[in-house]
Amino acid sequence: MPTIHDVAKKAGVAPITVSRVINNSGYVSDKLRKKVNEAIDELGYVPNVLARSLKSKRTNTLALVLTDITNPYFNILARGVEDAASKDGFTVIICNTDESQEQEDKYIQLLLQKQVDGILLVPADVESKSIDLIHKQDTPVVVVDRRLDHVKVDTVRGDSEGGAYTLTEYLIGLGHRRIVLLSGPHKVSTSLDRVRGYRRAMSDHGLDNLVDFRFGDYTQMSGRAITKALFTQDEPPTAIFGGNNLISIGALSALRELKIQVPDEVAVVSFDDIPESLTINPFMTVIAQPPYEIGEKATQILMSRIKENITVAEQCQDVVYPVDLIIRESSGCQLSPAEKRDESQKISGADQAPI
Amino acid sequence: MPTIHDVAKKAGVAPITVSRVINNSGYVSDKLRKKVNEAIDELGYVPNVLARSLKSKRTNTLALVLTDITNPYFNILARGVEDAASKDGFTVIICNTDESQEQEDKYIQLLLQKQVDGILLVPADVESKSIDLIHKQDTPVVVVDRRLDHVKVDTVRGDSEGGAYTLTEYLIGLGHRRIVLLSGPHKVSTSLDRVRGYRRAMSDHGLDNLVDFRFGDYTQMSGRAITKALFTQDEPPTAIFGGNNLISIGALSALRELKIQVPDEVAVVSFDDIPESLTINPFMTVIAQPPYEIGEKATQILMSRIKENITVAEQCQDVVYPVDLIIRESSGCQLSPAEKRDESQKISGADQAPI
DNA sequence: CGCAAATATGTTATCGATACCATATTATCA
DNA sequence: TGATAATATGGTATCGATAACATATTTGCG
Repeated sequence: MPTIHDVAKKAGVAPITVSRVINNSGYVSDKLRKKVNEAIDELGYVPNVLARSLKSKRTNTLALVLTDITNPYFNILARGVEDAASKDGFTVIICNTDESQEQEDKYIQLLLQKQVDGILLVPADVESKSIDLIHKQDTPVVVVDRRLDHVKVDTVRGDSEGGAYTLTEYLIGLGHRRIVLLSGPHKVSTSLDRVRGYRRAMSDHGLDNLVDFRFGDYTQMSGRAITKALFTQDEPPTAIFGGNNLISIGALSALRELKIQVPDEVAVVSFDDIPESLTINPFMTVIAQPPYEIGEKATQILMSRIKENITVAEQCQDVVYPVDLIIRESSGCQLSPAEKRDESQKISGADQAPI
Repeated sequence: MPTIHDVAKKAGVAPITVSRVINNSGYVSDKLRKKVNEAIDELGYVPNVLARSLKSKRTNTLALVLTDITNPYFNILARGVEDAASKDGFTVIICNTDESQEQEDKYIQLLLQKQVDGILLVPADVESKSIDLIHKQDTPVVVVDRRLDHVKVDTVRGDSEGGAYTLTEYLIGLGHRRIVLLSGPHKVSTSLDRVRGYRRAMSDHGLDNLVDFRFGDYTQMSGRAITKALFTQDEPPTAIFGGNNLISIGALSALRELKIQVPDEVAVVSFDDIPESLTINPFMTVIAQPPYEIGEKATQILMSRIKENITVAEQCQDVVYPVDLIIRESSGCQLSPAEKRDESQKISGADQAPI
């Protein structure tokens, strides 16, 4: 592989002159510029950015550490990140942690060694401590999709609690009372926040005694397993609230196997939509977050931190994107409008702190 | 950010001694080793792999250049790559070209500058010339999922032609005659090979005059648009063959809108399955490729080329994975068994070269 | 015309880690 | 016991690109 010296020799100039031609910096006469460019073409010279980065202390590389790019939600988020990053000349390294704190730590370590300019982190745990490592290296970081407890850090996410509240209240409005939330992992902020929103909605409508949520994984298998278990018990729910898209898909496929009709026998609603490009029949009532925009925004914040050279921000932002309730068939229609009116009147004013 | 010199100073040793401790190379006494480790912990020292790579000429980084990671097929392929790579300590950079040759060239250029140890390429064009660039830099490369014309290069892919033949023949066997193939881009090998397989099957069954394929994109929008167009024409097909999963999803959603029953009014079959984790109701009859295994295998070949230091292989492999026909509801059942027997007898022996 | 500014090119040192060579000390065995 | 090997540590040069400084040459303008 030819280096800048080889080009320089071939063109009969000093290496720095080649550097000037490549970077369009300093002064180079047209005669030498031409010679150099010819040498570059002839040798097929490609500059070595390792050497360049070593000197400049900038790699123009960001890292996106997420749990599983196989999930369409993160997938689209990743596209948002990539598009925003490449617009500013940054490359993105994506790492999958599979919700493992250990994996997360390992990747963070590796990425810091690689001298990435900044890190976008979807933490596997609200108490994640890999942030400390990152801060110690003075590397800018933005937390994406989830919150962290006890840490000062820029964060971009969707409104999990609000969305869960809306969705739960919508079900209650339809007349449902036995509403079970199939939640994600108990150590993940989105899980916890969605439980919180759900509890608050139930509570606000006087349904404290019917609160029922099950922690699991953000996977189809988890939704499937819990749903099957639910329908072997005495009083199965009239509505299922899937904690994310994959859980809901699992729930639906379990119900299909059990030959339980949706929405006639059970209503199913979900946090997170499934992208249109993967859907034959948009069927589920969902709370839709904007993953592309979340990824994009987080990347923009990160890049501006990098430019301003701010590593541990004094004033950090917590950007919470509003979410949309999209009503489709899986939640059916109102069970009993009259009763609904009744109930909701009963509990107005109760706005107690949840969890 | 502390360097090896800072650690050395703090521990009262030479930098090289620190290097020996980090890499467990050479001789270091327990006393100094302990001192060095303490200094490392205290300073939160993280080695700079840029410097290391500059010296060693190895970055332990692979690049995966694909068209769109949003497609579940490539998504899973990418997981296969990542898992195989990280098992051997390699990191993966993923780049989306969106089927643009120009984007592809740009990324290849960038990746070579970054001194990646090897490249996995899903070329946007059978005539792709970015391979020349890669070869010029003596960087090992494996072509994934698709073929290249006129180039000596290791390739790992699914059997597009065979799969298309099987799927088409299956439809013919069910009694279908007006079978339309909604193909992908005309410059992509999988597209071309699937058309070839389809044509050969049609021809082998004496249906040359009914051959009908439409080039488009590997997207849901494309499948949707072409399907809508098809059903405004005089004699619509009795079967649709989607060139990939997204095209088929588009076709199905178009048919849904047109209120055309599948499989009662049209059969729909597809190349590429949709992963179970995203499917509520596995409905489509498909040719399933093993994307995870394809990604894994390609990565293993690439890594072995890197180890052997073989850049342009004299004897390159063309690994073609067999594909599976998975019969589900979307293709319906046989239209007319008797007639089918008749037809297939008629054309036996014809094995002419297609396209 | 003369001198400062602009243009043009090169030399040296540096980024951080490590290969290679040099040196010093301790262990081992004939 | 002396020589050789094994252990232990450090100095210097190097990977490839470039910033900072140095030095020519040309241009522009009073």
